Amino acid sequence: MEISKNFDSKNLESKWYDYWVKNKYFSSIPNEKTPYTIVIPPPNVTGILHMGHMLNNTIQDILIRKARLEGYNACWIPGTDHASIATEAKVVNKLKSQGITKKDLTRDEFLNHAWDWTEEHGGLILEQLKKLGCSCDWDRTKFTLDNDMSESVIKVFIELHEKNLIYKGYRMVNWDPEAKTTLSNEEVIYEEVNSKLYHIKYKIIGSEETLSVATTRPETIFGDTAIAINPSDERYTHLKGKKVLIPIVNKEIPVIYDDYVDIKFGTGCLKVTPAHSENDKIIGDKHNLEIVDIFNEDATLNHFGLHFEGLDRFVVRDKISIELNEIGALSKTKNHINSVGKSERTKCIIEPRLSEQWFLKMEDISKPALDAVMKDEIKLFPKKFKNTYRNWMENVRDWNISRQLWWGHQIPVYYYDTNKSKYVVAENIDLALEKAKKESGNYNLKLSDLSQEEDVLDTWFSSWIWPISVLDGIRNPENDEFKYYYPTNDLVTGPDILFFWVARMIVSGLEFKKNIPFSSVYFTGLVRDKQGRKMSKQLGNSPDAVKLIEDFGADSVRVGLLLSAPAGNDLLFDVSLCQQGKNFSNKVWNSFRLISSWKVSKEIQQSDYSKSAVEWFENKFNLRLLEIEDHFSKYRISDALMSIYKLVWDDFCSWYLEIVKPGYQQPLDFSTYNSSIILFKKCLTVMHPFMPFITEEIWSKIKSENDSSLVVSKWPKHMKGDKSVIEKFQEITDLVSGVRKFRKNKGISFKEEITLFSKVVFEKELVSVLLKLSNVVLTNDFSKKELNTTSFIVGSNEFHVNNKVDEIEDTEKIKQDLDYNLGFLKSIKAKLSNKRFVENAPKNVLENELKKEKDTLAKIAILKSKLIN
RNA sequence: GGGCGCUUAGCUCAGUUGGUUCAGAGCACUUGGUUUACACCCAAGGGGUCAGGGGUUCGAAUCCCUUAGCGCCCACCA
Repeated sequence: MEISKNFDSKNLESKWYDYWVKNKYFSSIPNEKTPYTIVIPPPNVTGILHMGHMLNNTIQDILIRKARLEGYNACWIPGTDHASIATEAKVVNKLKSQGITKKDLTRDEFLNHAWDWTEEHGGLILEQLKKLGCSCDWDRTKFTLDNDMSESVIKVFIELHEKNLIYKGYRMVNWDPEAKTTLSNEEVIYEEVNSKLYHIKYKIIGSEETLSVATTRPETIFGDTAIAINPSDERYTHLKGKKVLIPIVNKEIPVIYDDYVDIKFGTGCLKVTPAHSENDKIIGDKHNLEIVDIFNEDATLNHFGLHFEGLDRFVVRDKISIELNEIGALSKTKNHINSVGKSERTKCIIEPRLSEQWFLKMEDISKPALDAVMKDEIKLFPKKFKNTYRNWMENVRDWNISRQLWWGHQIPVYYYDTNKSKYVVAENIDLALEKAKKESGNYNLKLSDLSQEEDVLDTWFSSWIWPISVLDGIRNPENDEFKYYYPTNDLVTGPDILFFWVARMIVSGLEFKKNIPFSSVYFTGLVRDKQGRKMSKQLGNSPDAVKLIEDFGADSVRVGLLLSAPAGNDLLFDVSLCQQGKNFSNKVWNSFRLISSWKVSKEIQQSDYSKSAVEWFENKFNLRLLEIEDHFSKYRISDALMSIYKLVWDDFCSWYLEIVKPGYQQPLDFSTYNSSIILFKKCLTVMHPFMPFITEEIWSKIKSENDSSLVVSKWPKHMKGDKSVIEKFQEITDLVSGVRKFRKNKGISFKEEITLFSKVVFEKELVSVLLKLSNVVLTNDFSKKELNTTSFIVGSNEFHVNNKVDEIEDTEKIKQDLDYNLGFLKSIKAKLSNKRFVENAPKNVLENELKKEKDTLAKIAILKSKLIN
């Protein structure tokens, strides 16, 4: 058969993918087999594939494909996330470019735009995952805003509300003035920045004295409602009961005393602005201070800002420092480094702001989730994340679940009075009306009297029930699918969303289903560039994922990524990794070409050396298989790949095929051919999870009639692994390498025929085949040497070679070697004569020392005899 | 400030209860090779005081203490 010189990834990958889907190999329905389930961490619906996705989804695909081969009912449930803030920001931007602002639209109009955008750009990422080879059950694709998914979210909200776990609170939250919404603590990134510390003078009422306060935020003086001083600060004890005047504002505020104030910082005086700082709020509450909110929702100043009204906070900061200086209220400014919180999404500096939000009480419901991980009911890989998890869960804070956005699940709270103080929680407005009538006793209430809460739920409030809701376990707990697939098996995700998502899924699983959502979590590292920098658009250091697949082929990219991706460790990605993957694919392809080129004859007897090679490889394969499975059981996916890489490249290609391959245009005996195909197929099977396309292509060409597609084939069974076979073969490969080394050192060309003399017995044929030797002679005595022999040592054995090269023995080198071995012997003898060593060391260690002693003695004897000659 | 982790070859990393396998792998590098599957290849080779110092032990990359450097998470700085 005619085989192309290279694997044509462009055409064959799509061909096989279509074939797999058409035959429903990725589909799963409950059956008598054991399920193995993965839910995808849903990517943003309008996102595009990046390196992180590639790594993450390749790992999931490897796990699911392996499980499928192992005979599990493998089910990988895909889907996308509505990503409320990210998507809404994109839609707002798009509208802006069309000259439309969100304010001009009604909620419904805006949502129509958002849905249009989602339909236009959504789902692309799933198509890209197919290019990567991901074997998801696409019929199960879910979107977090699908009707059924939304209903589950609402149901969960209602349930939690009924359990009194949800409350509305007036709290300090992280406010994103650009997106005009709250952010959770996790969505705020702190950065060190250079700023200034302004020393502002406040006049003390009834005194000529002033009091100086250090602040980084002079624009917030409009919101000051007190000056706080540490009670033990002797500099200021005389100010007790005094009031001070805020410059510009000319408002009197009291001097108060509180331990919170750090005597050493700045002047020891703290301006208290309860509306705009969490700690100030705490102080304010303690001292019953007034709260003055000076900002609009876009962080411009409101009417409290007087003549600065309508200006942005940072503009005001500059202007007010000038004005303070002009009126003599600014005593000095100092450079100062502090950390500023920025919105993860909009990069806008967040503003602590008091506002009314919905919260979920976390403390009680988190406890079982903490236990589940601490008791290893859920295992985290790598396990260092267990500590991080515990640390967070033990100090868990209430979860702010409301967002001032439109794109998302609108909170199912319905107010039935005009000032929105009375409300009911219900699945829909009709049920809400019923409830409201009952609760209020007012049976004249109409639908138009009800108004739904404007806010939507945090995106994570839908994804925290993802493993349950994709199986419809919230709406329909008794459904067969849920009962069969839940709990799922492995979750593969990044450590950056350990708290956002992973922890909360564990909480929800245990809270709503009294059962863990998954049994293991594998954390991938971040994909960074070669210099260790994060991949980002600004740096332009992120390769185009889809283009990589086009250039190298999906198999090669998958292998490239996995070659260097230990769990939890960041992956320093370089395109050369894909090249390495491609080299490996090429190697595999060529081994296929070689085997395909063989002519088979039933007339020929199988040679002994072929028999030996088959026997050796069977045993070697079994050892490798154990190694591979051990790596998998510990989620060391890259190590598993490396074992496969060595199995195929070193064991199969470099040794096995080199031995059994027939001479040019010579036929091969049927038995060896048959074994080779069987062994190659086993290799293809273990390679398949990593390289699905090329293995399926080759498989299809060499499989027998009753073999299925490789995707749904069988993972190899364990054979008996005989270590002595491996060891015997090892001696031969050592000898072969030794002779090659000798040849190279002596400059004996590879083509030149040589004869090998040996005292030890070995498989002459096997060695001859590998070394292309003309003759191997066993002899007991090297002393009656043939003409022109040269000697060399492998391990502790001496060999001679008959050839036409003059022997120039390097006596100096032999002496050095001898010295080394004598020293080595001395150290072994010292160990063995040490009573405490002999008494304490385990038997195997002792035996090994004795063996080392024996081998070293033998080697010394050879070296000595060489010196004499 | 609180918690956690890391430092082993030029690079990326293995190294499980201290003792066969303990100083390893892949890549990179050097040298030789157009050997009829593959130069995307074959063969051979050179690289390391296991971050520094101290200790425990018959024996330490591994356990303990300490110093230095790096990183992550949480809290937070007027």
